[in-house]
Amino acid sequence: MDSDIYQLHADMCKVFSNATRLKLLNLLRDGEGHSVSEMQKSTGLGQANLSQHLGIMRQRGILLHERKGRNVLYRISNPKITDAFDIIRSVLTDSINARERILHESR
Amino acid sequence: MDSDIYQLHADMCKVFSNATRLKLLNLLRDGEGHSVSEMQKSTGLGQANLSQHLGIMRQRGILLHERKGRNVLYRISNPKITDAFDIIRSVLTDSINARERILHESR
DNA sequence: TAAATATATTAGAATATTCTAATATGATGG
DNA sequence: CCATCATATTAGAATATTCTAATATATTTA
Repeated sequence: MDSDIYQLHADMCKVFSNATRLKLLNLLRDGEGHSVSEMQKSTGLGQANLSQHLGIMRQRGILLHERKGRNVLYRISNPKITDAFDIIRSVLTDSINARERILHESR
Repeated sequence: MDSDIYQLHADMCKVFSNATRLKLLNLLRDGEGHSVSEMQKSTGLGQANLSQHLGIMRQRGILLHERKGRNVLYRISNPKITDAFDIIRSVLTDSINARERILHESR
């Protein structure tokens, strides 16, 4: 019943566990609305694939969308998402640096 | 060559995208070393399955391990991992609360 | 050194994810 | 109101993940 929170948490992390979606989040990190066609141009992704990734993030509540004329604009729903992105990225660079240090430790 | 930073980032998030691993991280969040058998008792996981999950997190540099007598102790490698855990959890509660608010907004 | 204990590895079936191609829906300008 | 542009959905093959059962390895105690 209540242990489901871990499954929800895992489901949210699943959204972040794909390189294409992370690139999209990075594109959207300014918090502004960006149209699908704009993102298609700047990423070079196939139209269907892009739309699927956006749909996944929308379903999970990571992105909000709003129709504006003939376009649909997407934006990040909560700035904490960008915070999480940055912390995980910094864990990654920490661990890359630690590995570097160990490699060069053969003095 | 330089394996895309976004792919590495995604691979790290993949570790967090499983409810069992998140429960284990929560167990380990005190930063202390915990033995496999202790975790097995407190989680009720099968031995092989637990060992596999620990192995995945160790390989990705999320956990460190150290043999201590007949046991192997695991601990979280970087406190930022716990920070990321907490931020994502709080995005989740934000979004649950937002949903609640919308449901009760029928005035 | 043999037996017991603690942890790791392997194999494989069940399930889930990702991408592409084809098609559908929905809005707008002419 | 129809032709076009923007986005969404579907189907399905290729690939990846997860769990269980069986087995292997490593450490300690008797």
